[in-house]
Amino acid sequence: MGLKKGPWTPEEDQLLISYIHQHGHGNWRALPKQAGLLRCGKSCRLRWINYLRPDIKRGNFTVEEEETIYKLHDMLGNRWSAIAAKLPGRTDNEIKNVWHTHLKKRLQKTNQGMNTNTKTRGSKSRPSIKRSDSNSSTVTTQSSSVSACTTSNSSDFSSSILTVGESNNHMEIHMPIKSEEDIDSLEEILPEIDESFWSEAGMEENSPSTTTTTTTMINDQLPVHQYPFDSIESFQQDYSSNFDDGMDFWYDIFIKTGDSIELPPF
DNA sequence: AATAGCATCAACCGCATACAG
DNA sequence: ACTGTATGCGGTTGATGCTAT
Repeated sequence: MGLKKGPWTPEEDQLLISYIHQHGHGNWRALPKQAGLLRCGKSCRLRWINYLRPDIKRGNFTVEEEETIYKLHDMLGNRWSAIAAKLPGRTDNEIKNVWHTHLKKRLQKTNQGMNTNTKTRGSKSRPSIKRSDSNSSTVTTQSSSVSACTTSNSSDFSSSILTVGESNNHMEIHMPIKSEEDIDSLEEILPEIDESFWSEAGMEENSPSTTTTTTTMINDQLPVHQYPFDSIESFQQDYSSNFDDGMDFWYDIFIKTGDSIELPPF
């Protein structure tokens, strides 16, 4: 096609910058031709997003940024764009490179050290779900800091897919369950909880004095999960538009609590 | 000084998804 | 419902620089 590949020259950069400043980048495919560049639109887009954008932050990652990447990667896996969205000025490509060149290796070293010293953090346990009767199920955890659960048999949430509510400083999560298999998969969805769960990442100040996690199965249809969560209002404001995306939803819960979990989308 | 091996990072590639017609 | 196009994403590559020998 006669299109150029490989590293960009300063002249090409300048052409792209001045064109976008004048016309924006509505159509990447048409852009190179109009800007006088012998590049494909894809290449132009990548160059702009990863390098030429004015709000790009260059230079080494701070300790705080690296910590954020560790946490987010623990939760989200290799969803680089989702991680980048939480680090202003950083690109998915940059984060991906940093992960593979620095952070992953550092993490492996740390894990090796932990394996030889057993676990330094409190051991974690997934909550287990038990059916107590035909109309309700209860989630319990093995964590000493989490108390027993309650059950309830009434709700009018039967049509909701995913809703969030607030009750006595607890966050409620409602989602439908239709079968025994769903209960098994729910175990995978529920967070791992340990003693440090509610005290990390600046949650100390807001943590309630007693922690209770509750999952109630209503008419075998709809479990309601309750977690202590004091800032539910800001949570709702910030993320009400993302309720369709279960991963974002959970991610934001756990970034606030400082815990980590890998979850399938709802 | 030469060079082999490793590390880094910009850029590419293929696939998935969204959207318009 | 189907098809084509544009865009975004994550994995991979390759050029370059650095370090050890």
